[in-house]
Amino acid sequence: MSEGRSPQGETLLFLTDEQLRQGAEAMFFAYRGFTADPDRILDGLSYGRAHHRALHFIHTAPGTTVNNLLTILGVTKQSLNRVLRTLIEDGLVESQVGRTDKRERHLYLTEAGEALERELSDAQRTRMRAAFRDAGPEAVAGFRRVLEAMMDPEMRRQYHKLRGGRG
Amino acid sequence: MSEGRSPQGETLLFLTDEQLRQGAEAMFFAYRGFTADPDRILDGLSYGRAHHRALHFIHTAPGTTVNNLLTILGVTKQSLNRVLRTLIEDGLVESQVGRTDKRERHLYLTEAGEALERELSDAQRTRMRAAFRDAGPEAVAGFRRVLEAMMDPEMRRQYHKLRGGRG
DNA sequence: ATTTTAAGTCAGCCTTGTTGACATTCCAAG
DNA sequence: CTTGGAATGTCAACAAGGCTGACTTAAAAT
Repeated sequence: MSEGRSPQGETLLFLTDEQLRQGAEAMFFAYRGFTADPDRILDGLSYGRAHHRALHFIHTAPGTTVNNLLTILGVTKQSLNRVLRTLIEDGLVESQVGRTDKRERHLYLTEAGEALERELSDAQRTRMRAAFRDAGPEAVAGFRRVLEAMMDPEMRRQYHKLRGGRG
Repeated sequence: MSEGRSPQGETLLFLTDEQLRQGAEAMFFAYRGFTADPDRILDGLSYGRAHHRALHFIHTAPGTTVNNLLTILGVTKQSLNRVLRTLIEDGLVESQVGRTDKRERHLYLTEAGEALERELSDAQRTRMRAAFRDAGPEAVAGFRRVLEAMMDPEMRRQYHKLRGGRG
């Protein structure tokens, strides 16, 4: 792979293998920080990161179907079902049979579910808020632009779908 | 949590809970993309993401000790050992007894190890290169600033240590 | 001489992902 | 109305990759 001088000089320095490698390491270390705080809370309860993800996306898209959630989370229905079952048993998630299509189950957070989701997300957001504030608005815009460009097209579609109207 | 108008008006719009939530979702989806390509390669071999991480950091810091690698990866020695053992058995990693301190083992990639590391990292970098190019140099600078601010202080220290001289 | 440190190993457990097989329910097409 | 296919749920088995705890070996440090 190319090192150093390109025809454009310094303009593409951020595309050298070394810079890309640093970007990868930054993703690795930052993702650890990103999940650390909610993970600490979950450690006490009998839940894991998978439960947090389910709670997060049901909160974001209330009434979403199981299939929908599968696509977003990128796991098998068996994997999701294990998580979802405990959340329903524990009264954090409610599953309602669809009105128009009774095969579908629409998922909602109960009050208890909303409460736990808020606790986990607050922990995560506290760190992100500090990071965003430290880095500044322009850095945050760049951050999001790069992350979005890094997604699989299908996931980018899902991402935009979730934002719909919000952003 | 606060919504909308702050004393500073639009300046802090990127700190609303909604914006932070979107940032979290971006991290989630982007990390999936980030790992997808090397994961596909590893699927064929009898290795996993943990092997990739070990190869990556031994490549980055050749001669690193086991303890060092433990700190960087943030796993237990038992967990790392399982991965390291197979890599050594398969001739991808070499373990050399320390000269000054004979308790330590210094880790190096063999030629075969370098080859696999390159294959995996190339796959990962291809996506990152495209993302960086699409987003532009200023976005990349912001991307890295935010990720760095998101790390645990100890991990930020490790991150800078790895960069040492490079950046 | 004793304690501490680095590394390795064994055993067992948990979470969370995977396949494969199969039942149920229900929409929709023939 | 019957049948095919889709959406959901469930059972079983398995694997990767985390974890803890207990223990050994060798070498350094005190």
